Amino acid sequence: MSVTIKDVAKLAKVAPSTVSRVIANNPRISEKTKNRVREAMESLGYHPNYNARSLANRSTQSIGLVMPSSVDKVFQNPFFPEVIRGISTKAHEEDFAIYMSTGQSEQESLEGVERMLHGGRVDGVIILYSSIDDKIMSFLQEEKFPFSVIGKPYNNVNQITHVDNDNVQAGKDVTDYLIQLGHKRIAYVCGSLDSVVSMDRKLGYKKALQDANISYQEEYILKEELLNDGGIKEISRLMSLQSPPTALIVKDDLLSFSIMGTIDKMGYSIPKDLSLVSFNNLMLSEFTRPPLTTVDIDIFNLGYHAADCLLNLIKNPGQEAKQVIVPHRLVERQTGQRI
Amino acid sequence: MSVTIKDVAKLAKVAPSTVSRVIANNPRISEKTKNRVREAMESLGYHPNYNARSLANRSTQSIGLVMPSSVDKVFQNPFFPEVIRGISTKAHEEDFAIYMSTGQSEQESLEGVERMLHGGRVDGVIILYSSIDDKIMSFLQEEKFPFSVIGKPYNNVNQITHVDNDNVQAGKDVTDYLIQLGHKRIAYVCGSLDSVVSMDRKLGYKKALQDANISYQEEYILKEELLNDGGIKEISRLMSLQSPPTALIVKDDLLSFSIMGTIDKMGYSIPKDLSLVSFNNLMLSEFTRPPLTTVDIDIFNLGYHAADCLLNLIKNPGQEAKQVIVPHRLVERQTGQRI
DNA sequence: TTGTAAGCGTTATCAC
DNA sequence: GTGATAACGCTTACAA
Repeated sequence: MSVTIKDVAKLAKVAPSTVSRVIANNPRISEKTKNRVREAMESLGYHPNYNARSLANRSTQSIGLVMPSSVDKVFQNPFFPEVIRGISTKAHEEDFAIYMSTGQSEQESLEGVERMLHGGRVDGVIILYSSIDDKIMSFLQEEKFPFSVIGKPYNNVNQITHVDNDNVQAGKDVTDYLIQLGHKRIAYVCGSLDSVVSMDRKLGYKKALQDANISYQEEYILKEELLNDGGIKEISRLMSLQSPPTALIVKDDLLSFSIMGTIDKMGYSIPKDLSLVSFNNLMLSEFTRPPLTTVDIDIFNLGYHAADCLLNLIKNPGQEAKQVIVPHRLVERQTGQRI
Repeated sequence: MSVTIKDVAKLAKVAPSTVSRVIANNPRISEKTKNRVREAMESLGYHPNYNARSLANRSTQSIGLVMPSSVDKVFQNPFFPEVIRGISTKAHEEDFAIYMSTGQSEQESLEGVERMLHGGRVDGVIILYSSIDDKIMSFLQEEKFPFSVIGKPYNNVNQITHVDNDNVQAGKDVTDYLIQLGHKRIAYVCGSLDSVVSMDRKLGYKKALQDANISYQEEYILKEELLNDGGIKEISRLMSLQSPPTALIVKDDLLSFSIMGTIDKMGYSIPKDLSLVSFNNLMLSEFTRPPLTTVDIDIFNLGYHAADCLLNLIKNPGQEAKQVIVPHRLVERQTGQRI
């Protein structure tokens, strides 16, 4: 079997408890014995067993990640690798390990989280999305289990630790940008109906219109759900309106890519016939033709701070919920044009 | 504290060991007591503690994922979410949990794996990439720890369980395809130098050329590493050759996106001036203009089978290494054109 | 068919 | 400063 604390103790001629204290770098152990023990650990190739430690400790030094239930292709979204990169950078700094949980349905995901939590596999959880009426979030709240959310929770915003962009402002910013370019008929492509991010941006969109005395038109609102086939149907509806829009705000770059394809197929040209601005600034957005004007939401830091908040919560239980806003910035490229 | 096996035992008026047996669904326990115990578990909201179980069991019911060390933007590649979706689908079926490990460098990654392994956090590991001289792979072999690889290992191919496409064939297929469209001057954009996948495809490329009596030209080979700035320099070198290529084979769709952007910027048109075929068939590849002709490598199943193989290895230790080939298929869209 | 008790590798609480 | 010893929650011989 593998080498344990007892083997080390024997070799260093000390008690197991002493070895444990050396591992924890307990200041009450003399440097001399510390060195002796460390040599023994080294020469035996000792590695602490995390399970035993967790059991004795009631802490796991790991956090769990909850992905959206991946019924669909959402999962091919490069947003996730990037946000995970942020999380794991922070986790690594503090020597925390990362558990993942996915499921084909919300129910399956919930069960996964229940197992992680009750099974004592993790000390806390990060939810990588935020949607209305999320069961997992309610569950974690009920259990008073440490968690943080990427995006803004729908309810109890102030009681839940989360990190988000100022999406209302971001929505307003892009709309203002288009207005300032001379656009008055601006359409908006929502994300899925129950995404809070998307709702916030829409709020900003409305606000900008209002400030500019442009009336909000329901017919200018497209829903992502209706865009399965590349959205030809919805977009042609849009373009054949009496007064078709001159600009489009799109929920995220990924969706923009497909919409740009469709628009092209339909014989329209971006940005000549239609300006387009969206969100996320994926690496690829630089390489579309024309390159995408988009809001950089700093995905990496969304992840990094979510991990940071969670680790704080874990280390100082009973702490108040905290909210972090990660700054966004409009990256001007070529899909938005003066009218 | 949370409810343990003893609490359940007390309530059901049995011994803790009996409860344990009920959990394991031991056939030697009478249905009657099983039911009584199950009721008790239910009413107390019992969940088994995985750490305790692992400790007693010396098995963790979890597997670890090793990502490439994410120095760069590689991480925004949608390949990874998709492959993870495959893995986690299989893992879920067998009630295994998933651990992740990343690092900023190969050294950091290796340390992460060492901790996972020696710390007893996982029963096995999947390596999500395959590169020449990988230290992590050697480490796992030395330790005789169960692992599987996505992609083909560079050394000891037959001793290592892995799942891959037939990349030589895939490379040959796309080249044949272009040749059959009338192309004779076909350039090839390698992936990073130490990727085995890329080497295999290049082999297929060479083979196809040979079969068609076309001579292999070193000047037609581009290296991804040189393409940081979108590759303008390398591509203009290519296009200003005495006899510039009429077709381009590109390592993966992601890279194709950026190359298509560059080529467009330079005033050339795809596929009129240059045909382009690549690999991966990302969701997005359907939406580029023109839509990408590319090889679908079935990323999901690459992940799914890697997990399957690993779980087999874990359950039947000492089993022989196994190799799985996931079929690929050329998806003909519009970037490859008859000359 | 079920109970008893030892053990998995740690940490924590007392002693000294 | 360091050493015994009892947890932590579970599994698994071995008994009964």
